Amino acid sequence: MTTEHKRILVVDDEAQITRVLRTTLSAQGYDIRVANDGEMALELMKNWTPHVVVTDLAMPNLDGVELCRSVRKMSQVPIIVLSVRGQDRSKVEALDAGADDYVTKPFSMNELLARIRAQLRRTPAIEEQATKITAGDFSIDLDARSVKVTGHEVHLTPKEFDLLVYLAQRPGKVVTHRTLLAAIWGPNSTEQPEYLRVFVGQLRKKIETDPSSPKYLLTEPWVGYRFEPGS
Amino acid sequence: MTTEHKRILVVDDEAQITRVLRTTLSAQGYDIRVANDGEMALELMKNWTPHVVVTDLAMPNLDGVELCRSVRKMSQVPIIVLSVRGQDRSKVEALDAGADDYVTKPFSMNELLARIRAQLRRTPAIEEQATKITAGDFSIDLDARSVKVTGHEVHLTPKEFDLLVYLAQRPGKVVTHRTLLAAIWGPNSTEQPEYLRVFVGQLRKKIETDPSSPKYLLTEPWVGYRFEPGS
DNA sequence: GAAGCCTTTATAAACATTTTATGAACCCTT
DNA sequence: AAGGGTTCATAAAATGTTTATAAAGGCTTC
Repeated sequence: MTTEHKRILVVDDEAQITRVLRTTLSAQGYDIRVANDGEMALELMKNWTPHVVVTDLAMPNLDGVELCRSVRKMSQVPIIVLSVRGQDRSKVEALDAGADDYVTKPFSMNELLARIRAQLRRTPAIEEQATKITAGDFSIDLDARSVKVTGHEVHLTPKEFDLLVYLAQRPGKVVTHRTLLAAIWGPNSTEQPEYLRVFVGQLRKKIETDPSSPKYLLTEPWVGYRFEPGS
Repeated sequence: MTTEHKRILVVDDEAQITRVLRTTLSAQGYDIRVANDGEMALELMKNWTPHVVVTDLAMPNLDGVELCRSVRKMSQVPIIVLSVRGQDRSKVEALDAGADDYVTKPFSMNELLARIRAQLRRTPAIEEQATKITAGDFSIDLDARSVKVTGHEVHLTPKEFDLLVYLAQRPGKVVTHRTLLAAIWGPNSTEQPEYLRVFVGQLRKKIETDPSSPKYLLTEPWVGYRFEPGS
């Protein structure tokens, strides 16, 4: 295997920033190219495919959000956006448009380097397809689509099953309504939290000993739900 | 490991002050450079990156507030401003512009030394994984939205959680009311300090051992709040 | 066309936030 | 050192939002 350097595309219109980034990232052994706006970045990417893109949000011609959208049409390359404090809205827009991570300006170079390493690390992260989940009182067979709670088999409808699996794959973590809706009902249903409530209720009736005081499928008010597999 | 001295940049136009600071700080083993105004300070920082900046507010050419703003465009270095009693307005402006702490003139050298040590202590708080914050008695998981204080889990509502996270990401730093309000309630709520008081009170009830004499979430009268993660 | 599943609607209860009010603490003047 | 004015902490009421749940209607599948 050749020890080829990882390629990073830096997109920013402020010379002050690009200069610092070019110097520091080159010193770290990365192969750097700089574009001064989104259009230039897209042009560059036709002949040179970077491993990571680091882009500012506010730019002439084609801003960071639009750049994310355009890049996503042709590539899965990780994108890290640089956002100014208070620019929360475009930050979220950029993430929705396909960005993978963000760093708030002013940022320490160490932080940016850490984020870049993190993105490079996860690139070859091809998900192991686990066919069985066993956690606490739960035993879920993704192939057979069967669920056992404390050894007892329960029958779930397709959406109920998907919901439980999604949560069970992230035990202890709060999953927001939007995320759950996008994952189970698709990205066009993120504004229908009622679906979620109905199905959480039905799931509880099937998996909880006492559905009125759940111990597995917990509500995180105003935020989402959390799955605790039990002892 | 080399026992390199920590570098401190002192910015003040009064020779009387800079002389004292240079002498005392050098005697403490710090590496000192002095600039007589903001422009000189910025020039110096191009080739010499200090670990802490100590700056006066009133200065010719480029005053302390502007200096904070300029420094923040390129660096996260902790800034301590020296403010004269009664100069409250510029003090708060400086904090909003990116300063981390302030000392009121006339000040005791011991106090300044303590503040400098505090800022140096918190510098290496750069999070590799932005998903977890561990500091002192606190352990915050941004993904799971869970908070533990001295190993004890506490439940926080969304605004309480956001508030704590914002402060915990800037331990030891004075955050002004306006900044906090803009960050948690949005830029249209910067004139409602009541929100802040109510939620700070609720947070204290949940995280402090003795909410009436807080040790983590400290009031900085007339200015804002400061979070100290504890031992 | 019957059964099962999903979507939609409606409503009461739970919950979080905002607003208001009050006394205490604090800073700055005189 | 005292008083006026401001800010802080706190409780409690008012407001607004979200949640749980039942139930009805529509769709798909066999």
